[in-house]
Amino acid sequence: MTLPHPTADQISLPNVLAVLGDPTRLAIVRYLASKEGVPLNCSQFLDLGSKTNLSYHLAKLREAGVTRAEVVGTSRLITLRRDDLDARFPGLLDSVIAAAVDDTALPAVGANEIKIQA
Amino acid sequence: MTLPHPTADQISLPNVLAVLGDPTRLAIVRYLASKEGVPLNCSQFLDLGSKTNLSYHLAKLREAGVTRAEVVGTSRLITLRRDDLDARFPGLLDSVIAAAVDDTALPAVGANEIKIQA
DNA sequence: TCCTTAGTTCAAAGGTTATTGAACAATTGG
DNA sequence: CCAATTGTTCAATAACCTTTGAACTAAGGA
Repeated sequence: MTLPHPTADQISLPNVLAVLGDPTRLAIVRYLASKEGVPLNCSQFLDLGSKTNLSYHLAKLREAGVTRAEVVGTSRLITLRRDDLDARFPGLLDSVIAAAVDDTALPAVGANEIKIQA
Repeated sequence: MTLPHPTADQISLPNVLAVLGDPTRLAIVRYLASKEGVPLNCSQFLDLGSKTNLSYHLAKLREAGVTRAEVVGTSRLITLRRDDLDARFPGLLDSVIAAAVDDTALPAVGANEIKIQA
């Protein structure tokens, strides 16, 4: 019940760049980076699209080697593959995330958050 | 007789990443970086594809703000927009180029070079 | 002027991508 | 067992991407 991931040396630079070159996926990565260490499940990202669409984008990120997904119950806990990416492409992830943080045009995760009544 | 370029603040991160996520274009950028300071014309890249195809990819790079093209006679002198990219996305171009240099799967410019007879 | 060189534009083909809704599977809780 | 929760798979669609050859423009040299 484990999902397919590329090994570190199967991660391809053009593929990683292409996968990050989509606003929805870049927003996912930015959010993962902002919560680094906390594994997130797919439902956290429903702000960014339908369930089906999220499944599609998360599979792209995983298949490119950008994220790792661990199956736990009915959930998939998703984390950034920071170690592998840093080893393969030093500095790349950091500069992409730093630039993404400043990108106001990217869709935001948590934009439709339930407001706690005061 | 000048070609359209985005201004520095019109350069979009997802768009730059998407444009760099193509092996042909990444090979172009890698070669431009290896000859930085030397403006190159399109014919230098004919190893990577047909004239028509190169025109297409070079337009993509220019329209994304990755390169600048200056019209000189019948040539277009192409350079990396390093200052604008560094200002907008610090460290990104350097890490992409460093990773691209190590990427043996990328097509090589100059692979069909005319050998000087000994 | 005529020819060559350097690139672009166009239309077409074939492939890939993003998005959707409906149907499905699998785990968890009552 | 039944129902709710999580997420995947499928088929369809519309849009976009890459590549091609033929035709074109524009500048430079003989």
